[in-house]
Parts: sequence; C-alpha cells; structure tokens
Amino acid sequence: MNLSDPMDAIDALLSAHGLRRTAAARRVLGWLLAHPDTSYTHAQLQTALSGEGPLALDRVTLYRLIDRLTQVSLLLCRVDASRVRRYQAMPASVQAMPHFECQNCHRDSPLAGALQASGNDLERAAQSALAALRSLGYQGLSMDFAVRGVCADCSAGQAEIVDAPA
Amino acid sequence: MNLSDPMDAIDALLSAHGLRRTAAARRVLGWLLAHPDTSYTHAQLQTALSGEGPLALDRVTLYRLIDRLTQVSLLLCRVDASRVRRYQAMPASVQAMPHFECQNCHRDSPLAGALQASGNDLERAAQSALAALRSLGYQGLSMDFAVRGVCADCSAGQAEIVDAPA
DNA sequence: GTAATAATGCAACCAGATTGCAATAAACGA
DNA sequence: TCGTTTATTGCAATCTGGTTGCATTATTAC
Repeated sequence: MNLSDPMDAIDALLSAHGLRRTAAARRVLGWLLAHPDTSYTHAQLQTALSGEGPLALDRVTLYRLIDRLTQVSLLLCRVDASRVRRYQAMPASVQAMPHFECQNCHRDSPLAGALQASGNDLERAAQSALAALRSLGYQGLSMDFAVRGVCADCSAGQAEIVDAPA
Repeated sequence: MNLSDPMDAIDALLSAHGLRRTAAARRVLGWLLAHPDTSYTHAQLQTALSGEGPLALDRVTLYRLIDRLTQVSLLLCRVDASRVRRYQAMPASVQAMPHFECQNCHRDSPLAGALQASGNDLERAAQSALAALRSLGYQGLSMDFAVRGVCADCSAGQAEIVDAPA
C-alpha cells in the first residue's frame, strides 16, 4: 500500500480507527482533509459532496457518518453561536482558535487579528493547560477560546435605531 | 427610589438598558440575579419561574424576553455541547470559565480542578486578551475556554465494547 | 465463499427555537 | 390624568437541525 496516495492514506486512517472503508466515508473524510482549517455544517457538507461526487448521499447517513468520524477523533466538532454543529478535519497541532460570538446576531467570527498582541500569551497558556490535561489521561483534545459580546455591526445597528429611526 | 431594595435595583437595570419594566422582565431578571454563577436553559427557567411565581409565563414570551435581556448584555448566553442555549446573569467580573465538552456523549463539565496548576496562567492571558479587545471598542464581553475530546466515561465505554462485548 | 456485523436509505418523529398577528400594557407628552 | 405611541405579551403555526426504527446492502473476518 502506497500511503502517499491520498486514497490509501484515507483508507488507512479509517481502518486504524475501526471504521469500515465505505465509499461515503472515503468521500467525506477525504473532502474534509482536503479542506483543512475550515469547519462545515452538515448542510454545507452535503451540498459540497453532492456537487462533485457521483450521487448524493443520504441526509441521515451523513449525520451518522460524521458522528462516527467525530467519535474516533478524526473530525473535530464544535457548536457555533447559531446552535449548529460545525465539523472539520482534526488539526495536527492544536491551536487555541480564538473567535468572537455576537450575542445579538449570533454570528461567529475568527479573532486572530485583534489578538495579535496578547494572542501569543494566550496560546502559550492554553498549550500548557492542554499539557496538564494530557498528563491526566485526556485524549484527542482541541481547544477553543470564545469571546462573547455584541459585534460592531450590531452595536452600530442598535445606535441607529436610537439615533436615526427609519 | 431605594436601590438597596432588590426590586428597585432590577427596575433600574431594566430602564437603564432601555427595556420596559414588565412583570415578566422583573421576574426573570430577578430570579437570574438571585441565582448567579449558574446557567439555565429556557426550559429550566420556565419551570423554575412557574413554580414560584403567580401564573406561568408563555413559552414564546420567555424566549423573546431572554433574547432582549441578552442583547443588552444583562444576560450572558452560551450554547452548550448539546446545542441548547444556557443563560445566566452577566457576571460582574469576567472569568475564563474553562470547561470540557465530550465529543461522544456531548456532556459539558467544568474544568476547574484539572487546571489548578496552569489555570492561573490561562486566566491571566485571557484577561489581557480581553483588555486588548476592550481597547478596540468591544463591549459587554465574557470569555469561555472550551476543551474538546472524549471524556473518561466514554473512552471507558468504548474500550468495554472492544474488550468485553455484552 | 460465507457468516457476522457495520453501514446505508427511507419514513417518521422530536426538541428547541422562530414567525405572524391580534390583544395588552408601559412610557411619554399634553 | 388622559390619550397616544410603541414595546411587550400570548396563541397558533411553522421551521431547522437532528434523531430513531427498521428493513436492506455492503464490509469484514473466518
């Protein structure tokens, strides 16, 4: 088996985690591995896969498949501010992924730029916290630093309502 | 007006944030302020309030009320690992609130004890990150540090399935 | 090859949350 | 204090993301 062939690598990952090497599993894991560092909802995955693959896979099948992939830590799942689950291929190195959740419009935006100054401290502290957890036996971990408040758009909108009613 | 009277204090909070001082708003905000540092789901709030208050308030009314309270940052809302929103009175001082989300059973557990060693570093870094955001104009912020993985119960359960099938 | 078992597809169902709209109730100015 | 304006309430219907049961199909292990 040639592991440099992405297809063989995916099959190897599936077997190594006790999952069967089905067409659907190959397509989903393959697609997510080809689109790293981004998370997708169930709906996004289904349209993305039905767009390129042969025939669309069933809604429920996709739900169960991503559940399985998540349970064996091949995927990372988080619930965004709008209550929908987002999946992505488990990153090789764990970062803190700071993001901002608006309490008003429930939009979720990455918080990389705003934290450049203090971001490194945060990253360092998070890594050492993670190391502590690992030493306690936790496995397959990822971290997520969420900041909640009202985003610029929404506070501007609320001000508008007060200052300049339509 | 005597602000030491909790009822007047609640009314003052409501007006200060541009909300009307209705019976429902007083009850909800009052109850959450009386139960700080804990978050409640919509369902929990409804049963808690209908249990003590006079008559139960409508489901939809409660949804809209907590939305309004959240938008003006009187409440803090987060989505837990099971995709349900949890509300609590906005804490006076912002802490990092580290918690663990199981990728398998979707249970959400506080992570205070496990992080005692590195927790302080994390808290410090988070506070400075928050200060940076505040200087950028963000308001009404709270932080949340989530660690994701598979909890001890679930990894034990998965091992059982492999090692000792029923 | 064949048996055991995991994965799929379909239909029905569920919880949490949202929308539309008519009926009330605060807030504010006269 | 009386309207008037506008926020809030309650009810019914609807929506979305997700789950369950079950018969069928495909992988895996022998």
